[in-house]
Amino acid sequence: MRLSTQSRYGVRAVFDIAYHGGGEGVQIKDIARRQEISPRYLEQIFQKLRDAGIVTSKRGPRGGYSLAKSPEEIRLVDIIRVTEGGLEPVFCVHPEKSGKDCDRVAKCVTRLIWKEAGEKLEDFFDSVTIQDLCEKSELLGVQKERGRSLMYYI
Amino acid sequence: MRLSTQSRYGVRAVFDIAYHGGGEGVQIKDIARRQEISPRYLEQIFQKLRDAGIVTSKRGPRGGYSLAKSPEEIRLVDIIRVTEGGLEPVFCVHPEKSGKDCDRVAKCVTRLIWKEAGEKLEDFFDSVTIQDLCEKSELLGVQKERGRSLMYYI
DNA sequence: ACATTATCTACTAAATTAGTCAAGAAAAAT
DNA sequence: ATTTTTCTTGACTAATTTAGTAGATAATGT
Repeated sequence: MRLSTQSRYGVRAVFDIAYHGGGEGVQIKDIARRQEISPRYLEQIFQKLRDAGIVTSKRGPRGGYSLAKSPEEIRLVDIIRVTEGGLEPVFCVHPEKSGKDCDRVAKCVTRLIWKEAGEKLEDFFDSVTIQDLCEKSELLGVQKERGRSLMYYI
Repeated sequence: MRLSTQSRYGVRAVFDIAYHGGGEGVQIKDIARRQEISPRYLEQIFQKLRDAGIVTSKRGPRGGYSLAKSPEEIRLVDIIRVTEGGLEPVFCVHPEKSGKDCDRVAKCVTRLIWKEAGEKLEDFFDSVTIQDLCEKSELLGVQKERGRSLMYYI
């Protein structure tokens, strides 16, 4: 029962923008450096986040990614649903979505259990926002690194 | 975030013994037939279940597997912990267990979230027993197939 | 003795995951 | 206009994990 790196990286990346960005666009290379994630790999993840309307992008010099909504409005479930492709622990929970369905459904007593488990998880990830992470991070004393790229122009 | 087949099969196998066994030992081939699982693969899973003290085994003719405890005492979490090797969604949640630890721990705000998620899941699977599955199955009208192998001796 | 059933160890094929690479297109700065 | 920066797209690959097979062995009941 483990979470893919895309989900873990995705959450951290969105958090990073919220925490270090200060409203400005944040570049992949900076997120990659701070979060210690391969920039090439992050690109792929941001593609999904962008398509899902979680972040917006801007090209060119001083471009980068920004949050499409405020940190209080972004819930972990939104991110994970995209990067993980759903939270249900077994495909048979939603046969209509996965395409294939199991012919044991009628007599399958475990299917409902898996479904419920997925919902518990979903509820939990729905209860946590990016803002919550930012607050926790401040409590941890993680320093904000705002406007780093501006330094060069002073 | 998906459950391995070992966990799904494991739960169904233990349930099968409880539901169709009626106290008697149940053989892998019968479980495999009823649950539509490869018997060879089931062997491996039963190895783990046996080592964990969830089932007991008996070799030779009329041998098979039996529950080590009553169905009310076997919780899904017991089975899944064994077949899945823990319920935490990321290795870094328990660095002491997985061996490797992450050097970002001090400033990692997501780690605690993953930990909590794993606990939610654990709590849920702790609240469901094999007995619960048996009751659900009766409600579904699944026929019990007790003492099938005895038929040949009548 | 013999058939039956679990036990143990090793092996393998397929799928998934995690990540790399290269070429291109848009936008801003100069 | 040109250059630079940065995102965009799609293909590719290596490593790992998963799911399953296979063969030989040990115990047990008849």
